[in-house]
Amino acid sequence: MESHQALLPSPSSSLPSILSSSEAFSKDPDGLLPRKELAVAAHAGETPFRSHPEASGGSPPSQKSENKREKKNIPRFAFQTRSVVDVLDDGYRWRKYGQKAVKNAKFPRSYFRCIHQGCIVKKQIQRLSTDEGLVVTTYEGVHNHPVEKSKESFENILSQMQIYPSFGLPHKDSSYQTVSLTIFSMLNYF
DNA sequence: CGTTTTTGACCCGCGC
DNA sequence: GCGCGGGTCAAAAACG
Repeated sequence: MESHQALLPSPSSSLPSILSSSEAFSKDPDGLLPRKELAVAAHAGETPFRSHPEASGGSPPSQKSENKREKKNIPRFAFQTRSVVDVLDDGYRWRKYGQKAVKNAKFPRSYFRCIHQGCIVKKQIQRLSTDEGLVVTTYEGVHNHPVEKSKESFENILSQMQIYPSFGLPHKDSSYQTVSLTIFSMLNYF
């Protein structure tokens, strides 16, 4: 396939907003992101995610067992943007290592790993079925090296983000700290 | 010809 | 214990 330039589609119409709390994540229509993270949504007015109870075929979020990632304390965060291309150019070099059809989702989810040796950062990309114009990008981990390509494109994205205080998440919660740190390091990445 | 993508198999946690 | 859903591996194909 050809390499598109990943540019921001409609700059003015999409005002990203961050939401957080575990709630926000377990409820999205496509069953996208696991619990306990931050999401950044490219929506203007509305509060993204975080609404009705179990949307999909059903697992009531049980607080009991945390998954691997949470135990390992690997920070994650996600944002969605309006884009015709799935993969945004964020300045890093990625290798795709998988693609999977997700249960109630119209579009497959793609898995990428950072090329740089020793860097364990991954990201997932999925287009929403509820709004085909929206692409959700989920990052896992923090790069321990500078960007390897141009960072203009991603700075464009970042400049549009608006960070909101977390909803229900207590500030003493460690995961909140981690998440904040991640966002911070993203905003100030090399 | 080296590198990346594709794609089904495999693996693993979790709920029933 | 088994099946399902989601994440990863790896061989082969595709790419430049």
